[in-house]
Amino acid sequence: MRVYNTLTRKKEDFIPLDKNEIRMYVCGPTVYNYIHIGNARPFVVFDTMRKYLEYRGEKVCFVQNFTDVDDKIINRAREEGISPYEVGDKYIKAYFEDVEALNVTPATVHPRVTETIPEIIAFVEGLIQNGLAYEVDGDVYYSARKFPDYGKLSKQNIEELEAGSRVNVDERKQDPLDFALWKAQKAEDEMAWDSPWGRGRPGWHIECSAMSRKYLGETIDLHAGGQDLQFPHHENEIAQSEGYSGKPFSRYWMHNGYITVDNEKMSKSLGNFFTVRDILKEYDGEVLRYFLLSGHYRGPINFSRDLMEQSKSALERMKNAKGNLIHLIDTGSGSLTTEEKQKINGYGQYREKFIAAMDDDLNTADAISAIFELIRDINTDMQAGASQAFAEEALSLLDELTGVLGLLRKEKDDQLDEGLEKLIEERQEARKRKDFARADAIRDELAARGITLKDTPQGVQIIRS
RNA sequence: GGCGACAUAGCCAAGUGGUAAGGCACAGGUCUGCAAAACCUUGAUUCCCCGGUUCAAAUCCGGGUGUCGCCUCCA
Repeated sequence: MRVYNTLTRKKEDFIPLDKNEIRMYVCGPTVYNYIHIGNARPFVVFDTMRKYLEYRGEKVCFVQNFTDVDDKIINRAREEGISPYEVGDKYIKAYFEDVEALNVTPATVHPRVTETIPEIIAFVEGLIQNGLAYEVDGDVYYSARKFPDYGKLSKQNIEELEAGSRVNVDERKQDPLDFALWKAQKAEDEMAWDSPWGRGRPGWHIECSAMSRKYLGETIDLHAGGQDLQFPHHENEIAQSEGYSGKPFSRYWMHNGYITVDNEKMSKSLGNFFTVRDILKEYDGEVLRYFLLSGHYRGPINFSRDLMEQSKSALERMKNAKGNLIHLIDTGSGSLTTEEKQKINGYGQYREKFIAAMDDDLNTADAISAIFELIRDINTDMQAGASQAFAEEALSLLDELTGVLGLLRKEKDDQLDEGLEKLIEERQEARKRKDFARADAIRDELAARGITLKDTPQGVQIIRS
């Protein structure tokens, strides 16, 4: 697989350090609010990366943190009149609910900052010992300038950074570029822990360095997140982790593009965001997932209702193909004919195209097109009349490919209650005696209850929405 | 000021040297009691503009134009 590495700004062969296990870390949410679809993008994209690697037979250790210590959490706690810990618990729970709807597989480990404090303190102490950090009145800062590679990820020139700085410089910092590793407690209701520098809490960047190190070791294969984390967050992580261990931190860095609304970046600070929850009220999570995967992960993606509708229709086409296959399996019979065997073998080209696309820097858009080409072939071949075995084979391939993208997950196949079954039977009889008025009335009635009936040569197809 | 991304049909979107994938929408047709699904047909002489390199460029180089982002919390 080839991957665009932000470190080198080139596509490179993705070669894990340890052949037996790929170690990847994705920056998770700060849990002070429900996630919005901009947050969801990296979760879906890198979940797809993980699913694909596993599909290719790799073992993946996937770590995604929860930042449950932060100013915004403290503020939220004050607003909601609960403790910061309760805020964290509440939104972590919400995170899992939201992301489940998007068919994101839980990470191997979801560490929380509040559970990593001893490691963070040890990390900060190590940086001080290495002469890269200093303490001032209970705060600890990292001396960015002392880390020679500072700026290597974001390709920022250290002098220009300072020149362009718009931040109000904290007087106590030795240099405007320095960033906090540890913050002294300022108010009673702030989360705080004892440390060699007094009570306080960790800064933002150090958390990820410490959690990554704790679960994945000194050098990991892939670190990923949104493009806006490139600087300063990821740059600072590198400075911390490499300054501490003297070893390379992550071999590959991947950054997804952001989501825009009306061509402006969607963000909590601009207030132009849609939470995943809001979207889920109107659309199935898979529609959002499809939308997020319909373009290349590195490019920007503009969100609009219209595009969600387009995604919904496109996904509908996939679902129909699957539904039609299942219907044939339920109603058909027969084993593979020689001709069908050839067709199934021919479908292998779409698997190859799919893999080639995914291998090329996770080109999900191209991979999706391979699926649609497969669907066209399947539909055409099915229309000509096909055996049950053919449908089983075709469905198996379709499930294989859509599964990697986390689309078309298996639906619970719950039984219709008897009353409904009787109605459907009655409609069939009405149709036989050409009482179409009655037949259509029944169809309308069922439609109102979310059940669509399709009359096919193989009998009635029942679709629940 | 520094760093960077993007510009392909009505809309979305692949394609990064060899003659424009795929999806949505629209129209016509086939099938169907009707509907749905599905299939077939139709759409860019052309890839923001101007130069250049090349037998050959949407793809490479130079110069413009436009849009957006990072440099401050942000996915």
